[in-house]
Amino acid sequence: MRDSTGSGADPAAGRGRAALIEGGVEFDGRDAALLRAVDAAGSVAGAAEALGRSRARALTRIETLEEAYGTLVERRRGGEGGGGSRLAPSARDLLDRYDRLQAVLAATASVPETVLRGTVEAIDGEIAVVDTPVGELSGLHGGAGGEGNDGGDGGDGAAVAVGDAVQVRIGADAVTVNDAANAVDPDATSARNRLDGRVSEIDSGETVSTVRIEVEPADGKETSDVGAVDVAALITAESVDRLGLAPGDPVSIRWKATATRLVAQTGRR
Amino acid sequence: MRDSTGSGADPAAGRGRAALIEGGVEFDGRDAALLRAVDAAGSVAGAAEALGRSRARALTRIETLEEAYGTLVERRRGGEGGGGSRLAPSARDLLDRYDRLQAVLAATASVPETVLRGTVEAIDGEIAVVDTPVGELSGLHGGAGGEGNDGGDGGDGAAVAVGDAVQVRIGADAVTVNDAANAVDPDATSARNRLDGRVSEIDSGETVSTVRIEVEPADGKETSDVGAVDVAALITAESVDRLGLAPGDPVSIRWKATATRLVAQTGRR
DNA sequence: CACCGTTGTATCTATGCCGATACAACGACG
DNA sequence: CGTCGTTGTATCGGCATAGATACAACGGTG
Repeated sequence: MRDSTGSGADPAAGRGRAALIEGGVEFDGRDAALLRAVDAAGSVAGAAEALGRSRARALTRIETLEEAYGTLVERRRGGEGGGGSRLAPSARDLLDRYDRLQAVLAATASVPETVLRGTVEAIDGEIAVVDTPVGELSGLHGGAGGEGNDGGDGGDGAAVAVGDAVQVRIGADAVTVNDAANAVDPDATSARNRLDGRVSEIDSGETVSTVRIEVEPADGKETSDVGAVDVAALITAESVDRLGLAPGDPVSIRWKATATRLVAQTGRR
Repeated sequence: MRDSTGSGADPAAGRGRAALIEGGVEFDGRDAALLRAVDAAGSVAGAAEALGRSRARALTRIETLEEAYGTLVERRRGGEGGGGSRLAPSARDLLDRYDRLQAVLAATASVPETVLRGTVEAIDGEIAVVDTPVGELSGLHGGAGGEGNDGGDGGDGAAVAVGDAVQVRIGADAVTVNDAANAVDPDATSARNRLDGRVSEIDSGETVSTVRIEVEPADGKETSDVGAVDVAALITAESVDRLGLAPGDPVSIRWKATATRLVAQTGRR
C-alpha cells in the first residue's frame, strides 16, 4: 500500500475514500488540499507552511502530478514578491472532478441501498437480466467500466456470465415512487424495472425521507422462503406529502435498468 | 469555462480507486485480493505464495484488518494438512461491500454525467435549490442522508451556503426520458426536476445508448450567453426504440432531486 | 511417536516517502 | 546594484511498510 494516508490527519470519518488515477499517479485528498492551499496562499511555499508540510516535498509532488495530469500550477520565480504560483485552469477542473468523485462516494456511503441476490438469466450487451426473489430485474453489469483497480485483484473482475450468482444493487436515490392508482403509462418513460408493493416504513428526515416498500415475492416464490423484501427509496419530504404516503399504502416503484448495478457475488460455501 | 456540460469529452481515462475505511484502517483492492486468495487457496500461506507476497506480512495484515473489521479469517493450525484458513462470513460480506463500492466508482467514471454550474438560491435541510442556465434545479448537498461529514480534505468540503457557486452533477443513469406529447402527470411521481428539450444526439451502444438532449435556456437567459446546454441520459436501446427517439424530437426529461449532487465549485479568478 | 504443513512470532534488511536543511537561480522593486 | 521571497535542486535522516528468513507451536495422520 503506497498511499499517502500516513499522517494522523486522515479523514477516517467517511466510510470510503476515493482517488483519481491517471498515468499511474493517484490524486487523492492530500493532493487536493495541496492545490487548494496553493490557490489560497498564492505560492507553493506558503501552501506548504499552511499545511505544515515540507516545501521541497510539496514542489516535487506537484511535479509528479503534472507529469501525469499536465500543467497544474503556473510557477514563477523572481520578480514581485520574489515570485509566486497560481493554479492553472486545468487544476481547477481537476479539483472539481475530484470533488464530484468524492461527493458520489460519500453519497453511496450515506444513501441507503437495496441489495438483492439473484442469478443471471441472460446477458445482452451491457445489460443483464437477473432472476431475483421479486422477479426478473435488468441492470448494467461491470463491463460498463472496465476494472478500475490496482494490482489485479482476484480476477473476479467485471466478467459476469449466465448462471452466476450476483448482487443487484439499487441505490435508493434512483427509485421513483408512483401512486399505484395513478400508474404511469409504461410506454411513456424510459424506466423499465417496475414493482408493486406497500409502504412499510417512512423514515423522515428534515426534507428528505427514506421510504421502505415491501414488495411481494414473484410468482413461484414463497414469502416464507425468501422473507420480506424491502426496497428503499429516497424521496423528498414534499413528495411524501404530495403522494400522501403512509405505511400500508399500495405504491408502484420504478427505476431505470441503467441505474442498476450488477456485481459478482463472492462465493459462499 | 463556458462549456456548462461536463465531461462528455472526458476520455475513458478517468479512472478511480476506492477504499473502505473503518477504525482508521483502509481496505483496498490489495486486501480484497488477499482475502480472495485465502478463499481460493484454503490457507494464508498458499495465498501469499499465489500472490507473490510475504507470508508473514500477509498474516500481520490480516490481523490489522481484523482489529478494525472484526473476524475475517478463521485460522487453524495443526491437524489435517497442517492446518488451514477459511473466510469468515463477515469477510464475504466485506468483499461484497467492497465490490459494490468499486462498481459504483467504476460506474461514475464510465457513465456520462452532466455538470451544470450555478449559484445556490435557497437551502432547506438536505435539499438546495440552484439557479442554473436552464432554470432552478434542486438537489442534495454535502452530507446527504444525515452523514456526519467527510472530514479531511480541503476544508471547504461539504459546506454549501446561499450564494455559493456550485456544480450540479446529474448522472446520465438517473435521467428518465419521456415522450413530450405523452407527459406524465407530475403529481403521480416523486421525480421533481423536469426540463423540456430536443434530442440532439444519440450515441448507440450495443444495448445501451447515450442520448443528449439540448435544453432551452430559462427565461431571462440568452442562448448566446450560456451556449447550448446538453443533458446526457443513459437509456437502453430498447427504450430508444419504444419511444421512437431521433435527433430533433421534442422530449421531456426528468430526474429526482435526491439523485442530484451539489458540489462546491473551486473558485475561479 | 515421528512427520507434515500450517499458523504464530521475532528479527533483520530493503525500499520508498516525507520532513529538514542547505544553497543556487531568478527577477521586480527600491 | 542590493534586497527580498520565491522557485529550483540536492542531500541527509526518520519512519513506516514490505520482503526475507528463521524457529517455535500445533494437531491430525500414518
